[in-house]
Amino acid sequence: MTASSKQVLTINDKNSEISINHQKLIEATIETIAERGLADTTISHVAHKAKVSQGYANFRFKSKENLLLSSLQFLSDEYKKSWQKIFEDENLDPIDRLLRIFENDFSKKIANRNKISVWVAFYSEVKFRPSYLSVCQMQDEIYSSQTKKLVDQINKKTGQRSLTSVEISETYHSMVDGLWQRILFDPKIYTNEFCKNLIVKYFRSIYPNEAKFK
Amino acid sequence: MTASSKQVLTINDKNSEISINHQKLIEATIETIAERGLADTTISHVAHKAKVSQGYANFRFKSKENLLLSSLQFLSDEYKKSWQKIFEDENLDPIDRLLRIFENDFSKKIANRNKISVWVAFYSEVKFRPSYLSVCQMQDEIYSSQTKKLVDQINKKTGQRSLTSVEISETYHSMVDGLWQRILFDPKIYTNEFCKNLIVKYFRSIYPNEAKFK
DNA sequence: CAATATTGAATGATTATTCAATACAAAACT
DNA sequence: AGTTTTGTATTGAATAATCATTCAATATTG
Repeated sequence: MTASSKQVLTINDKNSEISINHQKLIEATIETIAERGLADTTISHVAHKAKVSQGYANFRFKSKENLLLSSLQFLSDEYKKSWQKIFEDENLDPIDRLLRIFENDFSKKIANRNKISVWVAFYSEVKFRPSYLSVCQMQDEIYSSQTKKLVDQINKKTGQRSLTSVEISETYHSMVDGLWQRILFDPKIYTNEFCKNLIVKYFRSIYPNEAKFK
Repeated sequence: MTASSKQVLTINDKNSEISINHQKLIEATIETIAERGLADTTISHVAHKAKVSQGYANFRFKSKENLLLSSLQFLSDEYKKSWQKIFEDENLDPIDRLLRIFENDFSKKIANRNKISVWVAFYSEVKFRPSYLSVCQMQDEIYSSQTKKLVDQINKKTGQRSLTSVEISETYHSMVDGLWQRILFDPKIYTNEFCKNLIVKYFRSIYPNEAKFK
């Protein structure tokens, strides 16, 4: 979670997109949003957490807006990489792939309180900031269409006929969004295991003959 | 949606909890949040929309914080009344009651973009504002426990055994939260009818022999 | 000694909040 | 009926606090 704090090697921007301070600031932004909420996240708080000066934080990212956007981008990329790997893994049969997909969606790395706080904070503003929207939207569409295709394969294989692949995949996405939100609110009931269990049972009720959902 | 705009009769606070301006300001707050987002909602915007002076808006509610809280309270009460009526209706058998519950959750009055925007905005801050939390939490618990009881009855009646009432009702709530969020993002796909349809199909897969879910 | 990285104090914009001044309505008094 | 008085409702300009942003000065590195 924490980047190495000593700046032994300072990587220049011209050589590498990501310098140590760049990453430190993004992580500090995510933690600050998780601790104080987006409304209460100031450059000063973030800079303090990242142990750089306020002026530097602004200088480094040109604007607060841009720092926030970069942090969202970072989360978004991290998430995307995690599911892309699963879709690209040729060795998985459809059902295993689906299992892996929702294991990933409720893994500690993805579905923890810090990161969900940040997602929820940005989601609530997405409607009003075109720049946030463009970070999320494309991703979301790819993820949706991939999931739909996957469900199609499973439907074919199992002979499931009462629900379309769009219905199943959109229900799945809605459940994930809703469950993430509830992890935040009511973490006593909504542990990651509890959520995964709900998802398995959902698929079990749709594909009652699939042994892997037992 | 709009209160009568002429202030022909001015009701005093001492006589009636809710004066015209009070309600006008709450409605203006909700609309402003829906239009500009919570982060961009200033007293000045709200006052302008409610056609009162900025100073008055603040005076009337003592603080911006209090105005926001009152608006959340208003939405919360409105929602609560709508589902309470359904739970209290003695003439409904369990399945009909459940049908009514989710019809209500996706009715135009409850699940429209204005109101969902406001819910999402507040949800994202709830974790950091104890006052917001206390407005939502109690409600949520009552709604949850009522739903759970209802599902229990249906499970008994139908002999459904593979899922517990907690699992079904929590899945339902998560789906509603998630679907509301998606109505906001992707209103082309996620119409109220589409959402209701997904919910019906969810229940159909759990209670396959219940004719009312066909 | 450059050249670059980083600081931190000053600036300016935004915005909640306050409050003296004014408008308004109803009651009291010619 | 019209005028004055009184109490309340509402205004809008002034205040003060918070923050993003800037930038000249300083530190660090090579």
